[in-house]
Amino acid sequence: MKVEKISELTTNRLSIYLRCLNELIAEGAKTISSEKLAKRFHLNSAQIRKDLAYFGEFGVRGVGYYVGELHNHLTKILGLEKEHCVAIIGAGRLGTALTDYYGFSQSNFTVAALFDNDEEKIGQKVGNVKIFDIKDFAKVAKRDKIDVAVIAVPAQFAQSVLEKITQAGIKAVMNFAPTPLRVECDVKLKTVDLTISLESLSYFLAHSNNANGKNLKPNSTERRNAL
Amino acid sequence: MKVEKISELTTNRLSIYLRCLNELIAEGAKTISSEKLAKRFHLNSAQIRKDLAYFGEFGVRGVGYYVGELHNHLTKILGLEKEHCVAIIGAGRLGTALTDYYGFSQSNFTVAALFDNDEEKIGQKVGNVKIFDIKDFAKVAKRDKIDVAVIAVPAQFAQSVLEKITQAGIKAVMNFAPTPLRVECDVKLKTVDLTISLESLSYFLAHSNNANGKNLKPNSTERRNAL
DNA sequence: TGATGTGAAGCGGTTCACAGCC
DNA sequence: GGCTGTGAACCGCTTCACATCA
Repeated sequence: MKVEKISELTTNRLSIYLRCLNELIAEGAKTISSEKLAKRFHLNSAQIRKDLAYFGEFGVRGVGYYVGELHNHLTKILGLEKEHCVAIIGAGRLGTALTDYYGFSQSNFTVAALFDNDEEKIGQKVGNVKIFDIKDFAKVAKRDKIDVAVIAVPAQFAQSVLEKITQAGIKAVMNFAPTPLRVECDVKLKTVDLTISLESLSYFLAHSNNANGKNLKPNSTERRNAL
Repeated sequence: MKVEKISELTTNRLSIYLRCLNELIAEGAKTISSEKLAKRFHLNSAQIRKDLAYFGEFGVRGVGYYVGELHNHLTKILGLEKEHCVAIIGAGRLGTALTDYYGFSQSNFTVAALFDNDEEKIGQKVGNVKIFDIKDFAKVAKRDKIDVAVIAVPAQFAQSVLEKITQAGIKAVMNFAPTPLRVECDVKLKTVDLTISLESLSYFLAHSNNANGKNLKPNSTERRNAL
């Protein structure tokens, strides 16, 4: 086990490995080799071993990895053993859709509060989740122990919302506004930019007509995107 | 101008440049140098020049790039000058939220149809967009000239939905189900995996406690994520 | 002079291949 | 024998630095 900087590409793959293990556990598998794991889920065995080796020697030579044990390790490494409390800013279509997104609860995230600046919405509820005035963000965030914020407001408001969030001491933010945001470097910002993804599809469509059927091996970045 | 394979990282940045140009146009700027563009939007000037040079010699030495002209070039390159018709499969919270996502229309995408397998929903409308039976996908897709599909169904149905989509001849698919999908290589699949993004935030939170304030230069992958 | 376009260097991540251990 | 953990080779993307041209 090394104490080097772990690439985000590695941690992203840990999430994927965790999913694979869930499937294997459901089937009752006890051990799995990196080779078998790779074959089955279309991954690379050397990469699996290398990714895991950053965090410890979880495998047993000649045997492979113990499925349940490895699952526990990954859960721990990803910090998924303790609950995270999420605030969603923007109670529009997207914000409310995210509020009962199943994936949150699956990863031990709980949506604790919604925020908006629209008088009409404030005080309403989406499922069990109340909509608060964005002005009260810091107060509510502290009270409800929010540690993750999701920005689901129009692009032009995103930067100021982000500043409010960071001033309240939140260190992890997911942004859905299609605009680049600036943060201090002790805050983790993940931007999910649907516009870029869409335009990437558009580019593909505009340039694939000529390449009829003929196709190349996807490069590593493309594999990353396809997951 | 070269005829090599263009990396998706490059085309993603073209989307970003296009946004920057929109802002500059709104301000009435006529020309911009790669250096100024980079400074202002926190990009790298050499990279801008290299990205653009893949597609032509758009710049003028000693001057820079003509803003309006470059905007037109990028729009053309990204295939955004012609409308794309989108079908969204899954008329749940996410699917309906996406249906009137502003970003679609901004990039010249029009949501033409929703699909579901729930009898209750079929025949209903979300805004102007009708919900069809997924069984009729091929027929409706052909009639409405759908060229992009969005998968917004639970993970366990995603693969079979994808197959239905590709059998109907759709070549560009955006997937929101948190599961890796397999496609033939002439189909472009972009997966937006919120679970991975969330768990990446969780990892950061679990490992940042010790790194109090102390921080490192983000690497290129992280910059990519932050956009 | 000033800014582009581009070969070359640098850097990070992936894959190979094998020594080491069960 | 089988599989892990890992140094080394490889590959692709980014950044530098400068020849080139308006």
